[in-house]
Amino acid sequence: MQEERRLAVLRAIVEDYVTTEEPVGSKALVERHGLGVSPATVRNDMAALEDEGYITQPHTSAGRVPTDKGYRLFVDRLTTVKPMSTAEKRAITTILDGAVDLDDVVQRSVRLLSQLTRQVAIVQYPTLSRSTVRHVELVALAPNRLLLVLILSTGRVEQRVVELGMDLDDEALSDLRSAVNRAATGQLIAEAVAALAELVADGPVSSATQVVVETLLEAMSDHRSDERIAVGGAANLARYGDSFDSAVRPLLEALEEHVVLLKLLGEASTGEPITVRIGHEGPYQQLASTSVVAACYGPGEEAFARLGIVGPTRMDYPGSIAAVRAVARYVSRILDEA
Amino acid sequence: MQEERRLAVLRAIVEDYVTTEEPVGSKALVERHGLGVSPATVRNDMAALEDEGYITQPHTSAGRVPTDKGYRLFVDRLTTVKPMSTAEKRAITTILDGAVDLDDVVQRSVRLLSQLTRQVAIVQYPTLSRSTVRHVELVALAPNRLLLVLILSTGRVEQRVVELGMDLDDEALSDLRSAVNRAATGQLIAEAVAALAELVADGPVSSATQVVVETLLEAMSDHRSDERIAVGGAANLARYGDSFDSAVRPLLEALEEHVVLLKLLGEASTGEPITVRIGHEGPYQQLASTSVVAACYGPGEEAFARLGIVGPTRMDYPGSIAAVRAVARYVSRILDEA
DNA sequence: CTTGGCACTCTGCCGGCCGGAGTGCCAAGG
DNA sequence: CCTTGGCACTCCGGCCGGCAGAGTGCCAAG
Repeated sequence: MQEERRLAVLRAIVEDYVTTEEPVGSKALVERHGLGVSPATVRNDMAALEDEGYITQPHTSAGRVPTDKGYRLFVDRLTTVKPMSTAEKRAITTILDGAVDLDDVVQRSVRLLSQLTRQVAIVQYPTLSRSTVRHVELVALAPNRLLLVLILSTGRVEQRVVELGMDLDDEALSDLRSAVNRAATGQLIAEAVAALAELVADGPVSSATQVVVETLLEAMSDHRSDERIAVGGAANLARYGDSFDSAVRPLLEALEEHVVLLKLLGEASTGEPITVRIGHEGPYQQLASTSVVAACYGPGEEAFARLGIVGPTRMDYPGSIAAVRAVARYVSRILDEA
Repeated sequence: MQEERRLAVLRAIVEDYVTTEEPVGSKALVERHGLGVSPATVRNDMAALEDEGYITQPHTSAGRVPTDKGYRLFVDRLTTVKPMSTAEKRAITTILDGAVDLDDVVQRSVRLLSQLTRQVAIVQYPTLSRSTVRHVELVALAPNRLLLVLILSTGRVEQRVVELGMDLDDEALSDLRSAVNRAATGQLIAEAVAALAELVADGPVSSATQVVVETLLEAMSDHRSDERIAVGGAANLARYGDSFDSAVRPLLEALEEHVVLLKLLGEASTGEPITVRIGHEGPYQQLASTSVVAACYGPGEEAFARLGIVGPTRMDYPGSIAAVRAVARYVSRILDEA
């Protein structure tokens, strides 16, 4: 079947281009891969592939380079799962098992991902919205000042200092503490917000209760932590010094814009375990020559948040996909246990 | 005085080179700066400055470029304090006043510094060692599982989940909680460590107490947070696309190595309010063409931690110094209030 | 000590040339 | 109908020489 061979040619082009970083010609192709045909035949196939838009040539009579459409076909139909090496698996378990808290898990994941893929890694902190309230603690710093600590099931801790505008004795404090915990503990954030709002709406309450509940509500609906992400591995961009203007500069600029990164990660959250966005498929003109490989993670079947890597379209997709998936799975398992 | 004029020439060279990024010649110099002498005179001065090692020429008969020694003289003797514009002052106050907790302060500072200086900014998290224990909270997740929350005066919160290996009823839990707090609250970390150690050494204690105290000790002596830093503004490196290999690549690589960054910040912590390291003055060969401007910050007179910026030797020193100092002061004031 | 003049040097740029790599097409063969 | 060898063609990248411009160093005069 010539159709089959064409796909083989496309795959060979992608693989070669990814490693050599140079347009690949028909002769080099038949030499490096054992396709048992002549360069001329490959040229015909290449012409066909070019007509269909899968590859292109930078200049007349240079080698061919995959287009975004070509990469897309490659990842959709030509990618065989590349299992992680045992060394890589060991790296994942040893690095992640050492984590002491949520922050640590996230930070280690970023480092791990960027090392495994040699690309820029992004890990989103678990969102508040799906987590439940584990505990609310009130600590008296002074008679009229409290430290509020809000502990969530995902391991996030939010803290606020509040001025009460009145003094509170120990008994009142402990009453307030248990009232608040009765309303909030064990509930989803949204439920806790409702219950706390009810608490102050129900009847006349002290100004202390008032301000404490208000601050809690604000801390809960504060979506800052929804938007929090960790980024790492920017040093890997140094490898792409050649295509500085086309690939490195825009990506470097995007890395500062956490909102943009979140959108990149979040896009196409169709139930797929792994999503791959290639080049111009995204909304950002600037990032037309970068790709994103992302996955959801979270305890159990829940998808709390996302993690992934960003790199030039010319990247090792099978390797990146395998690494992202493996890390996402392992992080999920860790969160499961906690 | 010809000596005075020579310094003026050096200053002019530095200023011009920083803005134009190109070697500066004698003619352009007298035109742009109002030194009332002829190019020939300036050439003589330049020859002298070159003999003394303050400037150099990239090629015979190109303009002159400052050496590290030249920059050093510039910052030590020729820099007049450049006051912040009111817009900049306002930016500092509005951005930093919005911070809700310590993490937020640090992150906002990084963003602010990198925006003000258009360089890469680094902020070290306050160290544990000088802070005191504000409160220890124990939350029962299950009869045999506790969540430990360690709250420090700097606003840091450390949390750990512990398996007790036995069940604990409410009363025992509250006893344990008050015992631990009696020992630790209000103490410096080092003192708290000693007091807690004594607590278990003093007599036979339950396995629950044992494991809780051990975990607390570990969390306190865990110097992970000593080494924590926040980095931002890497996008500013994009401006230096030309000198990619000499300046951007090594810096990009160093940014991942937080240990290296810490050392850069920490170096030369001689009581000076602001330290400036220029080019090869540091221990890292790779970073021979980058400079660091750093300052200490912390509540009151205490220097808890450091913050600063990193950039190419060819940077705007007066501006950077002013920005770093202003941010350090304001952050200190905020920590003072908290 | 300063200044104008002058010869010198080096870089950066432009245009032309050439070799190499790779293609597209064609005609022959299975 | 597909494959293959041959061949002419195109285009990039590197190399060379010449040229203008910028800047210097030196010298002699003020």
